[in-house]
Amino acid sequence: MTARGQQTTARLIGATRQVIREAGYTHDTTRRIADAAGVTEGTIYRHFPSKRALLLAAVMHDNPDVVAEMSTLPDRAGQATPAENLTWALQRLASMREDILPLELALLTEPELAEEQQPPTSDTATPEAGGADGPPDALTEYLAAEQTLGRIRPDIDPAQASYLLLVLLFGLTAAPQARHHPGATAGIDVAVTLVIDGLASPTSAQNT
Amino acid sequence: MTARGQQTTARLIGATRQVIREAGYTHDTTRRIADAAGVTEGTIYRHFPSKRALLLAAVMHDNPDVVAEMSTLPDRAGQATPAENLTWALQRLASMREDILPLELALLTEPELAEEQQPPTSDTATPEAGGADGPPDALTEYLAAEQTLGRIRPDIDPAQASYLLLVLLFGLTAAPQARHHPGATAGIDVAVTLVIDGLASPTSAQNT
Amino acid sequence: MTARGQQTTARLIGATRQVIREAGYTHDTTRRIADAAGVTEGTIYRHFPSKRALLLAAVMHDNPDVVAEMSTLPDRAGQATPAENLTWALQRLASMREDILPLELALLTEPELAEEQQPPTSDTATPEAGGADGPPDALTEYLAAEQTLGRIRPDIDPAQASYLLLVLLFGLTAAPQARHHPGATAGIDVAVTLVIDGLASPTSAQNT
Amino acid sequence: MTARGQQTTARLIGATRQVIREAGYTHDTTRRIADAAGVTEGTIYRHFPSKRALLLAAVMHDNPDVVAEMSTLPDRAGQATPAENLTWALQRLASMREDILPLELALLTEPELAEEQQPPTSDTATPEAGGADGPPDALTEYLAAEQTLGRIRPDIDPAQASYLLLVLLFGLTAAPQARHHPGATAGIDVAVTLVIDGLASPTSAQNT
DNA sequence: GATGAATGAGGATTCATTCAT
DNA sequence: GATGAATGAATCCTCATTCAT
Repeated sequence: MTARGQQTTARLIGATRQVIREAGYTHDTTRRIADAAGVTEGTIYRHFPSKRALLLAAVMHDNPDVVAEMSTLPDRAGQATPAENLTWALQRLASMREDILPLELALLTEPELAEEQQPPTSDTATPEAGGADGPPDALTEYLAAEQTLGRIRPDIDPAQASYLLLVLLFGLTAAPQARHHPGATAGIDVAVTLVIDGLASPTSAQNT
Repeated sequence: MTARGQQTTARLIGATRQVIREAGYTHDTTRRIADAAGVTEGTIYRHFPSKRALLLAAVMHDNPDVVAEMSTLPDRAGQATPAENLTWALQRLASMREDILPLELALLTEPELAEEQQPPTSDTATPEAGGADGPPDALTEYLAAEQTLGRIRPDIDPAQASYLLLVLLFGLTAAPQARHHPGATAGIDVAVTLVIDGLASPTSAQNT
Repeated sequence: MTARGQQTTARLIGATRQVIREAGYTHDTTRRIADAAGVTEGTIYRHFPSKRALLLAAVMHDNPDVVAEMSTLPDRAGQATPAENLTWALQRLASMREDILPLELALLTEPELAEEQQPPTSDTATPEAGGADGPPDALTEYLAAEQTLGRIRPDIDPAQASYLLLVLLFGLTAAPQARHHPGATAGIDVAVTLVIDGLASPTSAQNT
Repeated sequence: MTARGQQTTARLIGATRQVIREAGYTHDTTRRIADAAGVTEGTIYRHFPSKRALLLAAVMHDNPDVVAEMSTLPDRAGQATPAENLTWALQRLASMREDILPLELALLTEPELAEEQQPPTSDTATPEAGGADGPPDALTEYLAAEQTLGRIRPDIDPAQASYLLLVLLFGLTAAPQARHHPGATAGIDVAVTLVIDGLASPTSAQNT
């Protein structure tokens, strides 16, 4: 593919994310995407076999910077406080999610989307090099490291805790309640504090 | 409205939920809804001014049983353990969410839906009598009660904690990760335990 | 279906035949059909599940008059001459073919068309009552009857001969040569005469 | 035109025939033709002014071997039997038709195709050298020769008979009935026999 | 001579909505 | 109160064709 072609492919992916972000998945039509990318509809199909494939490419193509940054999280174990570290990590991830969220929702709304295979026409294989599954694993590793240092309870499963935090993040960014409930704006730092310290009164032992 | 008319209205709402549950929001067409309700498409517009209004009526129309049940939560304060009570509450709510989730996602995907006002043609206004905002408030009240009893930390905001738990529940039921991650099936009880006890090592004081 | 609906179905079938006849199969678009029928494109899909189904319905819906008339052919055995009878039959069939020919060609050009099943939305089952396979069988029966009467060679297979005549008819109406070749306009009667008498010189015995 | 250019022209014609043969006229797109020819779509328009012109060039470009062979037919007059000779000729032609048939059907389906004039960009005019109109004339000449020898009825017009046979051949290879009717597989030899001997009982004189 | 990118007109099909009956 | 027919705008996608490189 020539340079011009690659540029168009990239522009199409960018346009897709933009349209979905601004107009929502239901209003994300090929015409709008083409308009936003400054090309005609036909051009889409020179670069992607179908709209689904384009959508998928747009989802897959997340923010590589954040992913890279996140891989440094385990190294922070022992520095600052777990609360600070986790708040930082979740905030970084949240900034990325803001971008992908509508696409994730699209996947949820139309599950058969995920059954697609190859994204663009040619190879855009962008395997999450290194950290295997990316952020989730970085989080798990960080928690395990803190556990070794004695700053995180020894009796929890780092993987489960990591999953809990990510699911919480998803809820915080996506939940419909987020708009009407008091405390919603409090956001990530409050949530992290609560999860770190737990709800149970420290004096009572029979809680769990 | 005659009895027959009300019955049809109810059948349309039920059909809408059923279709969305079975086929997903994107495949939820007026034709399918009408078929499922055993009427013709035209009939929909005798009961609702638009498809959007029907959708909204379907979202609003929660499961009254669960809502009622949930209002008894505050009375459980002091009985069993907070972990058991919260697990019970969240599991009840989860069973309800399974029903509404796709509709909530629809709202997320097509935000302008939420801007709709008048539900059906006539009054189907089913205001959340009594408990104001329903489950969220019940949860907040319960946590406050436990706080009074000293079984929940005194330094947390019950409303924020309630919000945290609901958002967590949303994530657990909706998050895409929920399908591929280890511990996903562990589910609500594990999450509640982690949140109750907190991640921080109880011996270390400098956590937060 | 109401009377209005049936009328529209019929008009759609008629419009399809007209468009194909006038513009050819390749130019036979849903828009043109809809225009010719005086409806909008969407209406087509209220009456037929797909364009293919409409095409097929149009093919199947041949001229019932001719089919009926043809069934009287066997009764003519012994009257007039075989040449006259066959010329009459083939001419009647040709008038019908003029109508169906473009549709038959469409089937030839796009063979997968024939794989369709149910024509319209509801029952338009127009089983070729009586004569089983219609004209072909009538022709075969006629030839067999004439054979019994000794006016047709005893050593030929009536079914094969019937097939030969129909295939010849198809060629006469469809063959590209038909437009540029001398004698093309001579048409059916000449062809029938030739086939009746055979090409071989009656005096020579070693022909076959 | 360079040697490379001529080769590409030839490959494009070959690719067109191949695609139409394998996929049918309706699925014969410039993309497919280009792929089959091992070039890009743009290249087509360096060799032909339009797709129609390419199609036409492909139709015109008959199988020269068969055409040449066919020109020897008149020389066979008097040898073997007329039935054998005609069967041989029609079978040879049938093998050629298998190739051109889909293209002929394309011409029938899209009549304006035939109105095209200039074949390729440069001269690819391959006029049927010698035998005027090719096979049809060879057949006519043969029949006339046999007539002179007394092996074919003196009272028939060789041109009409030749036309009859070719039209019959077209029907045999193209007719839709050819797939469902008994005797269809019998094919050319049976048809030739029937036409040679005629359907009429030789004893009855009042047939025609 | 050939490529690969882009075009734009059009194709079949879907669907929320309206309206005569 | 409900039906069934019809609408028309919009959707994804295809394809012959053009053009800069």
